[in-house]
Amino acid sequence: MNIGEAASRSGVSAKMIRHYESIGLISATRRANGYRSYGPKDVAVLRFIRHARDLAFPLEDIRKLLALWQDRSRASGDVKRLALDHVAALEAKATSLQAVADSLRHLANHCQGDDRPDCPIIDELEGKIA
Amino acid sequence: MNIGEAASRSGVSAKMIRHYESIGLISATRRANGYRSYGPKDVAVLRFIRHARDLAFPLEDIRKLLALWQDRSRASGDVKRLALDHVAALEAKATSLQAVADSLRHLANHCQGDDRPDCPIIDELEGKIA
DNA sequence: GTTGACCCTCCCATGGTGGGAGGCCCCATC
DNA sequence: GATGGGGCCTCCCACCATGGGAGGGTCAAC
Repeated sequence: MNIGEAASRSGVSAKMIRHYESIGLISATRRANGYRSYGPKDVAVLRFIRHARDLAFPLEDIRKLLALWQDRSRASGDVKRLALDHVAALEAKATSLQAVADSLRHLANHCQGDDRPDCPIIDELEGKIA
Repeated sequence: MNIGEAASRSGVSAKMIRHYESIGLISATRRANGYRSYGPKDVAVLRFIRHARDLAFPLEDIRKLLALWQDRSRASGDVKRLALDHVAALEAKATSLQAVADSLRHLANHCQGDDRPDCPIIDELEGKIA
């Protein structure tokens, strides 16, 4: 099948399929006319990638996950370690964003939010407080 | 003062100061030799920007915040609205990241993590389950 | 008068994705 | 057999914010 059909079957855009090929994450055979040609296995790989992206794995992790997937003698411990490292990174980012949101919400709670100019948010940014 | 001193006094890198100027967020006067010249007010502006960045405001929001800051007749409601919108965006992202982390952690909890290849994480990515 | 620290501009990279231009290919329909 | 439309190709640009570095000018101190 051509790239368009592989895209719609896998849920990965044609644009991204070409990009993944350009960074060596996947490969494709070419027809005589230069068109990329894909089979069911390629679609399975693309779906794997999409699911991993849904779990926010960075592409470099996905590269390793693909290798582990295709390694019949893999140790599940390697997969788990990769996953837990990623979970830790996600949680660190989530926690950090939430902390920032909390402190800004705290500031906003003390802002009247009316027509007057006085505003603790501006004061904080200005450095009057912090 | 030159850009280097403005950078160290404000906590904004010289690189970023030049960038902020290039996108029209700030401006700078030039000396005869072409060097940018900054005064205390400029440093205050840079600090304002840095504090806003610490609160993860995007630069386009900061552009508006700077205008509000310098508008003596501003309505604090405008500032508050901007801030609360931003808080909502931050919380949405934090929640989404945490949700992804949770589901991946759940998968990892069911993975033995030993030397055997069987791994529910890989199964999920492969689409065997989902 | 040289050295070293600072400044200048311009380009490139990150990470993942989308948009679009310009051009080729293939099939169907007239 | 010609034409039209949709799909495919490559290559460049954009986002967002930041950092790195090359190649070259400037200034101060020694």
